[in-house]
Amino acid sequence: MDISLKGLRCFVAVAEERHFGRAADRLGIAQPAVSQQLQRLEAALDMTLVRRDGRGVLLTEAGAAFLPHARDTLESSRLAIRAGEAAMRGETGTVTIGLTPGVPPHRLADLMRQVAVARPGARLRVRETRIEDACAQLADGTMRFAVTSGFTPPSVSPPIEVAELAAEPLAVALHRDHPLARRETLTLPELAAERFTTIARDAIREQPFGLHGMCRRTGFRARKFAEVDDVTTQLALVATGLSAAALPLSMSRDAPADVTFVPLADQEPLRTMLLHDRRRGLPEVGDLLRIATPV
Amino acid sequence: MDISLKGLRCFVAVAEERHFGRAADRLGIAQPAVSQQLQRLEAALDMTLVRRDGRGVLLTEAGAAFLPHARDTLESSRLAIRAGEAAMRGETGTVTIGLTPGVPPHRLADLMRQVAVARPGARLRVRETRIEDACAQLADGTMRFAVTSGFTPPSVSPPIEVAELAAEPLAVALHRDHPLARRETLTLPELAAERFTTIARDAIREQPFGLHGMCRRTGFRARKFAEVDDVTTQLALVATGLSAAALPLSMSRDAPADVTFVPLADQEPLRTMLLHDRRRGLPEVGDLLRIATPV
DNA sequence: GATGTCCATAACGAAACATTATCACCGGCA
DNA sequence: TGCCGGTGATAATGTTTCGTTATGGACATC
Repeated sequence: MDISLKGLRCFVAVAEERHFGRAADRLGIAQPAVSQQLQRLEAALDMTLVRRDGRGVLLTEAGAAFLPHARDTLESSRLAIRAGEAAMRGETGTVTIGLTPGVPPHRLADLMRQVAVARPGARLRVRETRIEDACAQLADGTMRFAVTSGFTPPSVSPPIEVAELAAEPLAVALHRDHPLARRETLTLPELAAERFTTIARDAIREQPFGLHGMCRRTGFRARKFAEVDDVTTQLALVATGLSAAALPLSMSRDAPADVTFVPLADQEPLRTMLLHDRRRGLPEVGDLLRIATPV
Repeated sequence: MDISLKGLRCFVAVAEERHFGRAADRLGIAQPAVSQQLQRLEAALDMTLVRRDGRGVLLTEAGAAFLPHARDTLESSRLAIRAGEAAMRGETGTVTIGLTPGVPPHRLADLMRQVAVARPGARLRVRETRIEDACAQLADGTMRFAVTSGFTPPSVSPPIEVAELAAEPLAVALHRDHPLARRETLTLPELAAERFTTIARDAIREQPFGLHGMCRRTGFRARKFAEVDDVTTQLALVATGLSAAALPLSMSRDAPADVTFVPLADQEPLRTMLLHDRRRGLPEVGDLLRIATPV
């Protein structure tokens, strides 16, 4: 069997109440139903989430790791409903643009300026997604176009067109006072002692770019410092002086003063690409490409 | 009835295939089952998601708005399973720290430096959450402490302690060449003509801080430019010169050179707070508070 | 108007899910 | 030691969900 939202709701309630009976009260159902839902959930996952322990319950390691994501899933389902309701109320006409991490901000600014000029008054929504989701949304018309970063152009289904906008050096961000910060260039092996902060988003935004991809391609083993959710936080941790980060060079424009960027000599440039669905017109794309010519 | 993951899977398949039969094939079930699931889903939501249109299907407005979130929900459930499995394999010992948007990066850097010193070698995970989720995770021990920003201290249940770290001016970020960019201070009414870029995350991270909160408290109606997912993108759009953004003043340290910050004179300072669960020790908190004394 | 495609509906069996009643376990306590 | 209150699990049972196959009806194309 598969997991269900019902099961997740039960698990979250039990985890928070530390008590099957109270969880059942909160959910407005009888206690055995909670027991059964949790058993079904554990069976589906093939793991024990809570330790039944005479007096109340205790989360297992797996349960503790599962819990925040279970909450995320429930919250996400609520958001889905709200989004649908908002659309029903006629809140529409938003232009959605996809974005994967690693796109240099100033490059995005150039594009957005162009879009805003082409469609004055439109409400814009820039949505960070995995490349696969961007393609799916382009295909179903939910998204107008997407900007993505990676070493090699993503393979996309025929109707989606890929245009290269830029190719720029990948760099390592270090604290200003770091011994390696004055170097002109660096190579990965020289960074073996560093601890890296990466964008986690729990693999939602897994990309061929960044540390994971580099490690996979070069065999370099990066030590981890922290996982964070966005570039701003990533740079904040580099600013602690305790961590490094791999980022496109031009991100240095948006970094705190005490963070230095050193190009990675042994890495191929990061290519920024524009994806759009050829079937759906996108008259702006001509302009977009004109202003954003490859470096 | 409630919505189910099964229903969401069916809807996504139908939306992507634009065809009930192919969707059924992909899901490995019979076509009527797909029809029924979709009917149940639509009944639960009380909205029409797809228009059955003789030849194939077409998404409604509501369906198009619902679709990306449905995908998010499914992805999130997959992540939950992966997180549980990772914990089963013994990948543990991570220190999780909560963060709500609006916390000045350098303030976070100070804290993280302290944490890293106190627990050398620990894997750190900085997780952006809503304040409610942070409290829930503090309560169940999944999170060690959380840093949050807002005008008023959050109301939290007794065992969770709140300590104020800083109070700093709220500012509006404008392009360097904007007529108002040279002012010493600004007030909200002076910004009535601006279009703002806000952090959306589709209200996951809805906060009393930021535009929504300010508007609610002052009656100011902000015009919208775009909704984005993180501060980096937000600043990139301010750099287009077409949009403003409301941010804590010290975020200017991390902004591109062509973005100027002007303090908002009619807004109370944004307070940064540290939340932790008193029952669970947290010996570091003494140090944290010592180094991060209120400004 | 015959035909094919597509989705909806009907009918029905199996699995899921809820209920109430009861059991088994454990900790405290006289 | 043996009883007790409180915990979660289990049993028995009815309802709903959810899948199946078979069939119907709408709407294109030719």
